[in-house]
Amino acid sequence: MNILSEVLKDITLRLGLKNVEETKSYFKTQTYGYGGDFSITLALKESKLRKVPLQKIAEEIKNKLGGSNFIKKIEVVNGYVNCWYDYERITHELLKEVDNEYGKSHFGNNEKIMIEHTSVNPNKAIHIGHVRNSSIGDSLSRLLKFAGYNVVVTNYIDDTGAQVADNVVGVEFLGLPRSRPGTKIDHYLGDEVYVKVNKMYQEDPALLEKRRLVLKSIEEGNNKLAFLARDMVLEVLKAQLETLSRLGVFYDLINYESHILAYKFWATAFAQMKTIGVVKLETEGKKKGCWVFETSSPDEDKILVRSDGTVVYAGKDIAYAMWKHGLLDSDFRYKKFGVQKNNEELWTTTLDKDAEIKHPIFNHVKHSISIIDIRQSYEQAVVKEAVEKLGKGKDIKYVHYEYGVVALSPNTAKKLGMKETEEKEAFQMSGRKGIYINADDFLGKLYETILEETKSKNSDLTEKEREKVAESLAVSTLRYEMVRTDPQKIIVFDLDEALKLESKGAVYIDYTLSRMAGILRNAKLGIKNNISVPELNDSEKRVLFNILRFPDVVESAAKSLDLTVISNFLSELASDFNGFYTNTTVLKAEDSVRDFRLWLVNASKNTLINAMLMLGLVPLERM
RNA sequence: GCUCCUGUAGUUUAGCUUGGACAGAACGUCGGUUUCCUAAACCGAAUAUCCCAGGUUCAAAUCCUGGCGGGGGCACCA
Repeated sequence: MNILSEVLKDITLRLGLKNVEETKSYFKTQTYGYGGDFSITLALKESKLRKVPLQKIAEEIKNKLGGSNFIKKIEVVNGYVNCWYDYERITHELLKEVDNEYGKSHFGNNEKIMIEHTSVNPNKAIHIGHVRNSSIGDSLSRLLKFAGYNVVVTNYIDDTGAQVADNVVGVEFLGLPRSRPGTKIDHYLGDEVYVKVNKMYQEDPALLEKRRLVLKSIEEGNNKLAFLARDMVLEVLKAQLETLSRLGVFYDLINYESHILAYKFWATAFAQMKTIGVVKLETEGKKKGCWVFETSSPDEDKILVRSDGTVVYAGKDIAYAMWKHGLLDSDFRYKKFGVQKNNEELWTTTLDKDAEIKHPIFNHVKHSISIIDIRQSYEQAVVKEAVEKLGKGKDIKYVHYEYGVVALSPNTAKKLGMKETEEKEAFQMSGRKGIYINADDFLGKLYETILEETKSKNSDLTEKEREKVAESLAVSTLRYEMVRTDPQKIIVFDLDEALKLESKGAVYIDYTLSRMAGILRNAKLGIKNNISVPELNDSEKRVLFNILRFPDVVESAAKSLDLTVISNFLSELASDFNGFYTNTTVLKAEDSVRDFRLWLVNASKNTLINAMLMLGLVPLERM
């Protein structure tokens, strides 16, 4: 039973409101110093509508709510109807509810939903901007799984682009070494080859001819340059996945852009678009000879096929989106890529003949979410419009989940060798220019900082345990910072600030968990089934309040795809638990009270861990 | 030029969807708490023209209009 939703249903009924949604709009939990666990603001609206004095309506509402199941006390102040929960009664219910599955719901009805995230060019190492993408995507997929969806996660690899070609140019035509022993391949190729080649293009534009040659060879396939490109892509991809795995980010399927072409998905998609007439061939003007997609605003028609007959990026993206939603007649072939650290199989599309006959059905979803940064909004709007038109009548929803980039503070940009750092407030990272913060490097720095800190905390951990703590906290800190703020806002990253380890971040949350675990460890007693509920103090009530609302928090986060709902919840639960911890003794309380408090600690722990896992934070029971 | 996003304490921010009670935190600053389950914690103090101006409303950080500041997008690039 979801107690909060029972309370809402009851109030809806008693006040004669349309539905729970309406009730929620009058339901405020911010009560400042006026007391109460929540208040109902209905009287403020009604008073105006019915032209009846505020106080009178509020009293009426108070009377209607009298005797509600989980409500103990009601007071009217300034037209607000403030309610106090009957925590003793609620606790009796929660005793049955809270186990280590607490908060999981069937909200998603097991509906299949596809999330695409990461999708980094396979020619360089992951930087912190990419980490924002992967953290959002992975957390979202964890959240939706927890909320009862059947989630398929894909990572789309652009293996036919200029960036990959640049590395091939460097190795094949400029004599740069293919790798450097002791350096991770994605770091080497991204930091050195890619940057160097782009510098050389500027000095000698004739070199760009080589890139065109490589791109053409890759597209034709089955030749030396194409094989070299394919091998380098795979090596870099594996190196990137190592970083992501360290961050606790996993996938179900790797898709290659080249396969969209090889399987002629683009040709099929193009034919279908011609049939329903959403593309037309321009016969005059600037776009003469191009096939354009007619968007809802006429002057913004988007070129999909160039006058030389080649397809632009958006075209391939539309074909990919059609595959996702099952709008193409054919499918890829698949093979296993390997088992990931979470013990789940990762699959990949393949051109090989040795593809697996039996494989999961990845696509045919009604609902897909693509995590792609805000700079591609226009492109994505075209893809969305196209795929939803093509799937007309099939209830298809294509969501572009956009987020702001991670930019560098002037200070950090300067450190990385960027000139002219005076004028702007934030600087976009540039892989091409070599101005960015590598995820591996930054995690390493975080790790060192935290390890140092761990030593000074005179805990009785062994060296090995300390290293595990530092690693877990480094990962948790980075991931938490990436999802705790409004995704629309850019993150201005300052290296020095980031290493200062703000309190109330992931470290604070893990520390709180360690305190919970510590109590339970020291108790050496199991959690009893038969617990009598004593009179509760305020800090116990506050902790209960958080536990009580957790299922609703999960549901509203899932409904609005809003991860900050979870991060705010984590921070509040942790803070309230620390309040409880400092002013309420558990182990030294008298027996019956102790049993109840042990249950409360355990319930808090289950709730905290489940919320942490949704955001990919690593739970630590000792630190 | 057209267009999208954004603007809340010194700093990072919650609240804006659905207008309502003194705008909620955290960092930093200052002061306090350790014979007691981990002080990576807790408690207290100071700190906010909610970018500006108009409008709607009994009521605006929240909705509308206009400005200003910041960021992005507007390719036969990916």
